[in-house]
Amino acid sequence: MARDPKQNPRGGHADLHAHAIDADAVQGRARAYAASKGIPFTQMRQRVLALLAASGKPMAAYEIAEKLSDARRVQAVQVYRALEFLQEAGCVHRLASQSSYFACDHQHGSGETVVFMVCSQCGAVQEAASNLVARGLLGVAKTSGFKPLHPIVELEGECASCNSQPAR
Amino acid sequence: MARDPKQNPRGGHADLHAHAIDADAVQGRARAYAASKGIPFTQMRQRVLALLAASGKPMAAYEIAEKLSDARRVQAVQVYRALEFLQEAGCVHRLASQSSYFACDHQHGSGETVVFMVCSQCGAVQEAASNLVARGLLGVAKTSGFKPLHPIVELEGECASCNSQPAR
DNA sequence: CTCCAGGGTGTAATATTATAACAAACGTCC
DNA sequence: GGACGTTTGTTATAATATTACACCCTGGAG
Ligand SMILES: [Zn+2]
Ligand SMILES: [Zn+2]
Ligand SMILES: [Zn+2]
Ligand SMILES: [Zn+2]
Repeated sequence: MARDPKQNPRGGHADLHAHAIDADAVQGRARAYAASKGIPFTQMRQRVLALLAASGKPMAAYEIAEKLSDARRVQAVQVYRALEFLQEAGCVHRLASQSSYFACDHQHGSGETVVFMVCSQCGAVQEAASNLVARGLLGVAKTSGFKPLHPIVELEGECASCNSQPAR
Repeated sequence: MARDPKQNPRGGHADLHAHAIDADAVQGRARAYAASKGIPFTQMRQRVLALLAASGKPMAAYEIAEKLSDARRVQAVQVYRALEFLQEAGCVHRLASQSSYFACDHQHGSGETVVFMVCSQCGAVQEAASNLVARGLLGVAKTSGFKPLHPIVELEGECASCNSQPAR
């Protein structure tokens, strides 16, 4: 389960730079989405979101299941169901490059193109919207006669903290 | 194994628009890379590349293994090994959004930022380099103090053919 | 109130994607 | 030919994700 840090950066030097995000705010967004859809913001959904918000870093679904397991074991399928809701609600994103999930700090506009910057050293993710990237994508799509629907933009690299503290 | 087209576009309406790529050219690139590294361009590597080039669409590793199996069964691990080589050689890319692999038509420059346009209908992938996207990524990275190393840019949408022939 | 319908939950099973480990075969250099 | 490093074939296992189904909860119709 727990990955070997030498193999995979996630969990490398623990939660340096891991900035937990505002749990109340993101929970508010989830609750609002649920209300707007007339579906419940159930306890499992709350627990998964709270864990991701507190962690401040991407987590694998099975890792979430394990952390949420206490007396009663939480199965991965339950986590996947909660993640599905949370992604629809825009409160959680999936990192395609790592098949992991993280809580989102932002209230994204509908047409926004967001870049996920993933640190290879510490595993932290920062998000930033970019109009230039959005225009670039529209450009290549137009040139190719392609109708763009959903962009996935991930940037692997080194975050500011890791870059300044090389070996830590 | 074979996915349900209603669930997953890959394999939807077969190989409409699937433009097989120039097998000789891409094989030449692989051979050149192998020579430059002093490692062999073995038969398994050739077979995997030939299949991907002929298919012209992304394939899952296990799908490749199955198609390459004749008298002797080809195991997935053998395919993964070949894919590793082919990706290093720049002849094959991995689609992170689908965990599938496809042969590359282009000779990419070293710093190039390439966009993979994936059609949700027919599964075909087109590639295009974009300076604008590259600049956008550099921009958000700089703003965030992030050192970019490897970008992943995938655009899901509808290709020109599918867009003009909606229900086919 | 009772019944019903739609979701959500808990649980088991299974599918899909990817890697680890190791002995045998191969190729190249000496 | 022999040593050495790589590739292969094979088995096993890890990691990620979905399907199936019985049960439960809740809210509205009658
Ligand atoms: Zn976000
Ligand atoms: Zn970092
Ligand atoms: Zn390419
Ligand atoms: Zn198409």
